[in-house]
Amino acid sequence: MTDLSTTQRPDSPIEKAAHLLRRKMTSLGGLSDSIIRDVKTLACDRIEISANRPIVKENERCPQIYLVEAGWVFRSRGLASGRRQIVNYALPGDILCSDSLLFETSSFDFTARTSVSLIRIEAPQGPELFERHPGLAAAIAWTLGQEESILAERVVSLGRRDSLEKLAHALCELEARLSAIGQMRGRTIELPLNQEDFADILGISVIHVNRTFRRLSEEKIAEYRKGAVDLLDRARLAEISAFDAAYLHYDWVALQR
Amino acid sequence: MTDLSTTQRPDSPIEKAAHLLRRKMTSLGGLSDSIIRDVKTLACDRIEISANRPIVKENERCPQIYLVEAGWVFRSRGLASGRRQIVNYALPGDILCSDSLLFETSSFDFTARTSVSLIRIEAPQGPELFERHPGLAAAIAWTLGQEESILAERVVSLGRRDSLEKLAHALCELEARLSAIGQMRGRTIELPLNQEDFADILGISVIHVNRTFRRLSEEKIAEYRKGAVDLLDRARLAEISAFDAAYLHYDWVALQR
DNA sequence: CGTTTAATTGACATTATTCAACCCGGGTGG
DNA sequence: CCACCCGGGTTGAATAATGTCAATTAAACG
Repeated sequence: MTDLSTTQRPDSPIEKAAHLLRRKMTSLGGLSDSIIRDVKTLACDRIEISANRPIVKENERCPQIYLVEAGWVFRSRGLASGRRQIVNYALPGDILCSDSLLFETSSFDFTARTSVSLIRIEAPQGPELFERHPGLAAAIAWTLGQEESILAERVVSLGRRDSLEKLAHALCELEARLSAIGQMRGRTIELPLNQEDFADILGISVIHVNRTFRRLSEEKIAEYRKGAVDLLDRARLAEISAFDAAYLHYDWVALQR
Repeated sequence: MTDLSTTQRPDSPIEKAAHLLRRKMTSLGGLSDSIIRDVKTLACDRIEISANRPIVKENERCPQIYLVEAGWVFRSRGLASGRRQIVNYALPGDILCSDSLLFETSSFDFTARTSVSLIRIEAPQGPELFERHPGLAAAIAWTLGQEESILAERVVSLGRRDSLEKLAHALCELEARLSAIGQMRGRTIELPLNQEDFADILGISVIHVNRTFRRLSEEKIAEYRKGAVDLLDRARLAEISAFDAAYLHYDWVALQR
């Protein structure tokens, strides 16, 4: 852990992460300063977690929230008979455990997929949060809203799209989310996901992931390789999955283009 | 529409709905009064919507939120080729469009499944909401958190449970949510869902819903009939689906038992 | 009554899973 | 330097789960 109270240079990690967070939240424009201020005041330390380590386990208490500074985090649930479902993944600029100030425990596991650095934010729970830190409260509410929206879209994918549509949709989402934080290089998505991770995100078997990637590759739409996916034909990807980025609520994305 | 400003008797509909809402939110105990006060102050009118009518359509603006007083509301997405996925359903005491004060538009349809009465709440968007109405802000954040958690659980169901487990889990959830608002009579769930609705919630075909109900009925676990499902063996249902109500965050449910 | 809507059933097609084998590149230790 | 091993990744064949189509029944309603 690194004590942050003394390291608040203008481009300190916390400052950068806070701005990454704020950048997504244009619809709360008027609270921007308040958000940054709350984050800076309440951030207490920095935590480094190495790859494939648990961050919070199911039913464990976690009375604080984290702002992801770097790395990929999975939120998942393990079922009997070895099944696993990855519910969501958090990227830099995302808030982790955003519901932990509202509820006692989380019913999911949080795991570091890569090595991860987190900024720990210690805020009061319940009433005080809303009365004394409207900026942070807004950031949490916004994050919950966006997460909720992403999950709703994932429910649609898992419920009513076939494997090709699921994969195409997931790739479009990855591209959009990584673009939003400036982590896309050209048409290549760099990601720490192997095919088993894809399987557990899409709710299909590893082998089927492989076959589905092959279909995409045969049609020169996208190509999987270790640590990356090349998007050869984004238009087709979006078409296959009827992708519409509206659910991510990056209002500024629309403006940017 | 009924004007509410004059009809604030102690047991007025709005008062009852607000208490239903607050009752779920024990973890925000200290804000209880504030929540009720905000709801009462900001509630502007009451809307009645008849069965199978849209309330808000995809991509439509909706700059207010609603508190459900009576009836069932579906939040769903229609896909090409006639597919539909019901993402979630709202019951009395639930907040509708809880993200509409954060985002411009919703990317889902809201439809009244039964005739529905809603209390319309007109609150400021963005900054003002958090600075001037912490009670309502907390209620919204709490609702978003609970919804998010319910959706996460649904992702697990859709991704990694087979049809029997999916149905069993859905029935357990229905029982828990209806109990929470005092709408369970004995072991019977009264609901306005036909088998097609179940199909669109579970992400399977109507016919398969039928077959799955038959399996449950053959084993004397649950029985579907028009407008209701009888739970003959709740223990088995919970066992089949590994149901754990923690994700609903009705902390008081645990205490009550 | 006839008409409509939902539920039910069987036969068959499709999709996805499981199992088993094999490949391939990157360590690791002899 | 090579043999081995290991964690993915890839492939095919057999199987199971679920979907589609088509026809039938049942209940609900004017």
